[in-house]
Amino acid sequence: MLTQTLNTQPINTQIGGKIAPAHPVADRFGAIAGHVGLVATEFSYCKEEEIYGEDEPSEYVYQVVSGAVRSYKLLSDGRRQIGAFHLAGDVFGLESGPTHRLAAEAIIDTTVRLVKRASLEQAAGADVLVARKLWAITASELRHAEDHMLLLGRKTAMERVATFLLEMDRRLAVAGMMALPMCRRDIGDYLGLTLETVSRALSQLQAHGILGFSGARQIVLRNRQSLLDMHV
Amino acid sequence: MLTQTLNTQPINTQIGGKIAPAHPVADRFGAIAGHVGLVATEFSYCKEEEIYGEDEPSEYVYQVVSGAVRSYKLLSDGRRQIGAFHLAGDVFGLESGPTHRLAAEAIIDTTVRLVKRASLEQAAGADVLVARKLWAITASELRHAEDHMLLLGRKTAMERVATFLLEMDRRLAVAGMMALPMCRRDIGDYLGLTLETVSRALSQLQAHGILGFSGARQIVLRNRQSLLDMHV
DNA sequence: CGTCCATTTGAGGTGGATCAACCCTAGTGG
DNA sequence: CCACTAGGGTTGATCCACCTCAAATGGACG
Repeated sequence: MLTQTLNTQPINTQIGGKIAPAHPVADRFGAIAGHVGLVATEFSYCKEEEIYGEDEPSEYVYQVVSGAVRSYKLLSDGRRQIGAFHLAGDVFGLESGPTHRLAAEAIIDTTVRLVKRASLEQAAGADVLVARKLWAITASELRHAEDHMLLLGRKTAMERVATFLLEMDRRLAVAGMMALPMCRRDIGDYLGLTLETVSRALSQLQAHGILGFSGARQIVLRNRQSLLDMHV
Repeated sequence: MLTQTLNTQPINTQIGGKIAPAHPVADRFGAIAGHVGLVATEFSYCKEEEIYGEDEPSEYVYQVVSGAVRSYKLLSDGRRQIGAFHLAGDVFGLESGPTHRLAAEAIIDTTVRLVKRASLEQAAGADVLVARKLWAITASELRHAEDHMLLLGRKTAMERVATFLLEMDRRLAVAGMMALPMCRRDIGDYLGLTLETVSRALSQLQAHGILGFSGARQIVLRNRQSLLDMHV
């Protein structure tokens, strides 16, 4: 159902009525195998554009250059669980098996580097260090998923939001401020909550002086310790 | 805090007042690297015995020979999230990084095969097929974790229990019947529910003729289709 | 300046948690 | 062989954290 999207990816093409310009640049896919010198292609996705679908054959591996991506699963009635957000520098879409286990969409306009999965497999077959790196990437995703299962299964709404804020602070804060790329609904679907519950928790943290807003998605943490206290 | 347990593992020793007999058998760790001929040791754990703790250095990789194991994380106040049950044939405790990310305990008396992690790493360095197999094992755990995040974040209590029953039916049913090794509390901590909610859901399924009990832990599924209908 | 969508806030409902008996069964010992 | 016990499991009653539905507010952008 989704293979045509993949086929069109490395080509400058029109998708969903919006121009998605390709910037084919011979580039080394540093985070995966810098020393191997694999050729990577740069490619851009518009806000809300699908990168690949759930259960689609995994033909490429991606690295975020700029922007943000959400990986998610859907239930048949539309309930959504976002498993991870991918930010600048993150590798995503790497599979050991034949298909993507989650769908991926650009949250905002996003540029990625991509390499063919087959060429990575080949490099891994020739160089055990590459194989080790691929394993390490998957293991790192597993670690995140294990932490997130604890959050989804056992933490309260406020604890989930505190954990989320600390994660985002660690991953995208610059000069003590973070600019969230995702909306409240995305945060809710990541944390297993509704967007209203996320909003209420954030308001409550602001009321306690634990964080400050400058625009709904610009957040400054003013008291990380109190967030740390509630997130475990 | 937990390293002493590891040190005593491959030795016939007394743990927690109970004799845990070791059966040192030169054995090939088939599921991981049958063609490499790594020497594995057999070892047994009593019911409720800890195999390793969270954040403990990962010195061994395990395969369940018989019995059942739970892997879990704890919050500081005792809330527990079981990330996976490991049944006969399953490999567990494999880490790409230096430490175990979840603790592991025997649910019932359990025998495992174990190999030193270092020897596996060595085999993986020499044989790219072994490296590929280790990656595949971690990827398989990730797949399970991703499915479980969807369950924990977005499914109702009844949907969770239905999913659990289908998983256990697939993994341990013999002659159409499954003998659950774990108690209701374990099931609840796996599904992000209380033991009471699990019990009520099972009773309701029995009342609808979807399953039958012969003892609280002996279950026969009488209508898998209706479980399939609710689990997505 | 107006429109649109994201976000916030309010009011009320509910699914699952909590608290509390009670029951069942396997194991123990007389 | 049976009474007793202890731990797991079931069921009931009530509570509450979060969801749902609704409306107001705000900010970005044409």
